[in-house]
Amino acid sequence: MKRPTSADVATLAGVSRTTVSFVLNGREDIAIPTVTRKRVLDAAATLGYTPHGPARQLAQGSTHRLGLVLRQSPEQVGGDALLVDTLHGVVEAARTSGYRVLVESLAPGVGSYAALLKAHHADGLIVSGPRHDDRELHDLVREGYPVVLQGELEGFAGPSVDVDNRAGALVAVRYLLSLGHRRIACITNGPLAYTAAVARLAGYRQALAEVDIEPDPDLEAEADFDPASGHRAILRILDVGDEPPDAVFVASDVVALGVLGGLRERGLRVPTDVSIVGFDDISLAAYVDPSLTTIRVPARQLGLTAGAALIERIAGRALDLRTLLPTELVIRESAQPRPAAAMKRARTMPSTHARAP
Amino acid sequence: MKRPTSADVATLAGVSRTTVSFVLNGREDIAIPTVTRKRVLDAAATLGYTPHGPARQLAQGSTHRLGLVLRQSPEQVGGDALLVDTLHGVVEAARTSGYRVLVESLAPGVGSYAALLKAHHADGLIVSGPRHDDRELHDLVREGYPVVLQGELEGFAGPSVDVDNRAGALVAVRYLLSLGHRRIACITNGPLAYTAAVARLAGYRQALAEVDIEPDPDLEAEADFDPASGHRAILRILDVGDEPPDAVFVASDVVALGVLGGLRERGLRVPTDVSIVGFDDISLAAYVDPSLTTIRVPARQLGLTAGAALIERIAGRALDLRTLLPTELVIRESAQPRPAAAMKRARTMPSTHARAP
DNA sequence: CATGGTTGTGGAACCGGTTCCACAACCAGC
DNA sequence: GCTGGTTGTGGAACCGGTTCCACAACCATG
Repeated sequence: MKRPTSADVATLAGVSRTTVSFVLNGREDIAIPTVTRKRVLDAAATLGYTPHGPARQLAQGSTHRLGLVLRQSPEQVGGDALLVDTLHGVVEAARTSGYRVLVESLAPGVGSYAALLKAHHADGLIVSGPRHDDRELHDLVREGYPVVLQGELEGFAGPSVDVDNRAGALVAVRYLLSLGHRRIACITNGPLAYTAAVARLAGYRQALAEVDIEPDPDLEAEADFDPASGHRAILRILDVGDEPPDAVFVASDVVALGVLGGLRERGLRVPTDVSIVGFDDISLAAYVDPSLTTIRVPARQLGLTAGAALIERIAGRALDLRTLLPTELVIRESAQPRPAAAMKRARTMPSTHARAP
Repeated sequence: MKRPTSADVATLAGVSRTTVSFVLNGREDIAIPTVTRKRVLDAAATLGYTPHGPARQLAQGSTHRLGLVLRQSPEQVGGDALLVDTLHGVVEAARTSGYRVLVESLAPGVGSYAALLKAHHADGLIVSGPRHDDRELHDLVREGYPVVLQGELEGFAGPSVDVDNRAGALVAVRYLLSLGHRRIACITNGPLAYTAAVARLAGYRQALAEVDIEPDPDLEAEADFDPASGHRAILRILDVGDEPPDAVFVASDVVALGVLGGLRERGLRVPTDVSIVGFDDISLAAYVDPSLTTIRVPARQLGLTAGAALIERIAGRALDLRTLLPTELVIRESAQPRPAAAMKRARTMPSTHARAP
């Protein structure tokens, strides 16, 4: 038994394919008497008819598909605990508008995704996490294809959706300052080739500038998305200075776990000796010891927003070029007020470990 | 300027569309002189021609697309740190065979994915993480659609790919036994409606049975994928018995973090007082304190295997019905030999925190 | 009762590929 | 020089939808 086609439905209902098409697409602009409509719907139901996707896409010239291009490097992606949430956001935004999502994952620099658009595999693209040297992206935008950037890129001329990394970092470091810390180190989430890393570092520096603290290069280090890199980074900072920092702003929770380990090895207690604020609020941040004070990134919302923005662009509507979603400071245990200097090295009672939900 | 079609290429090359099709598809079975072939290729390059996907799919009757259906509940998915790796594995397997991946995420019980196949949106489906009550799946298999199950399901008649959960749990608990532990508790990764949870619990019981230990219901508890549920589960176990267990096998690293927190609150040190073995080897397992001894799950490999299996099935080739990928015990700090009973409550020196890479 | 304006429907073209089949041109063999 | 078998190529049908446009049937109006 072959798949029924619209012709089969037409025959069974005693109408033409044209009418079948009108009825099944529920076209409001065309008057169809209720009885005809019912005949068609009944016939379709009887046959178990489902329209053939590619045929429809060919005829309409649109695929109702969003392409999601993951441009993070494999290591970055492995550690990116939020990617799943963002993906779900995109899928959900797509579904509510009758779209589906095609996922393409390409390490930076390798592979091309322009073909997705040119070959009509997708109507538009969300490009996630590119580095600043992504040519293809600019070309696509210039040619007028619907592309939404998830992340930030200098000189990118199309719409982009991202978390407000700079503001988040600003809030994080201001919080550390408000606790009385002054020697505050910064460990980035990744190499400065990534704009998010640059933005978070900028927020850190701005917060220091606000209280007239000169940035100290010895207190800044680059990590590379994983805990091991955070571990290396904090040891470098500890080895260079003769005194450890009061606090560390680590621009990624995952990296922060490595930092915690490094501090522990050196006998420095968190938060007693050193306070830490992370970034991302990964799901485990509340459950490590000490639980991480961090900046929450609305990952699912990011996907929803990017998906909705792309659908708008596909529909040809104008939209904000740059959307920055707000972050939120989540206060847990890893950052505490700076003890009086005399107290600093003294042993303190272990704090009770009340947990956030 | 419109998109060039195969007709444009044909005109420019001075041949017919038939020839263009033959050349561009590199058909070996048809003899085409080198000069003609070159003319066509040059023309295509000049015009920047890209075949129209939906048109080709319509003509060929196949989409060269794999559908990946994520059937985990949203909470489960958020905590599933391995899903990103699996997704990448699927995408990679697909790409190397000229396929693309369509992602559909549906909470269990809601939404239908049969339409993906019936409407020719994808040539086959990988269904990930369904519970045992998924009807649609059985229907699709019975109708002969190419479907590969990623996970396990009782009575499922099609091919499935999964990690050998039972064997992994067996190894984990045998390891705890080998360290001298006898009162070993088990906290599942999720509700027993999930087959993976059942299999891991079964492995635990089997290991105990091997050394003639009667399973104690008071030492078994169900968690629900997140650390909070692990926290609740361990407190329940501690509250019921008058003596804490020697060791806990926690069938999920994420849940294990909650368990660590719960033990800490009750003043029990890990691994000094209680040993723990987790499951999954999430990327952070090596970086928490204490670092987690756990069972590594080859997540990327899982995706690769499932993708390759589905492509085989689409090609109509027979394949193993049930593929179980091996796991691996990763020894870190959280499980240590059982101290002599007299020593058990004595204070011990903090161990140095050497880390796995 | 002719007229003009709806209203509902169908025929046929079209989207852009692939593929069946026919056929012309060429070659070797007798 | 005719036959028969390649070899290379093109015309046309086909995949399964959507949509333009024409038209018949019906209605109300003058």
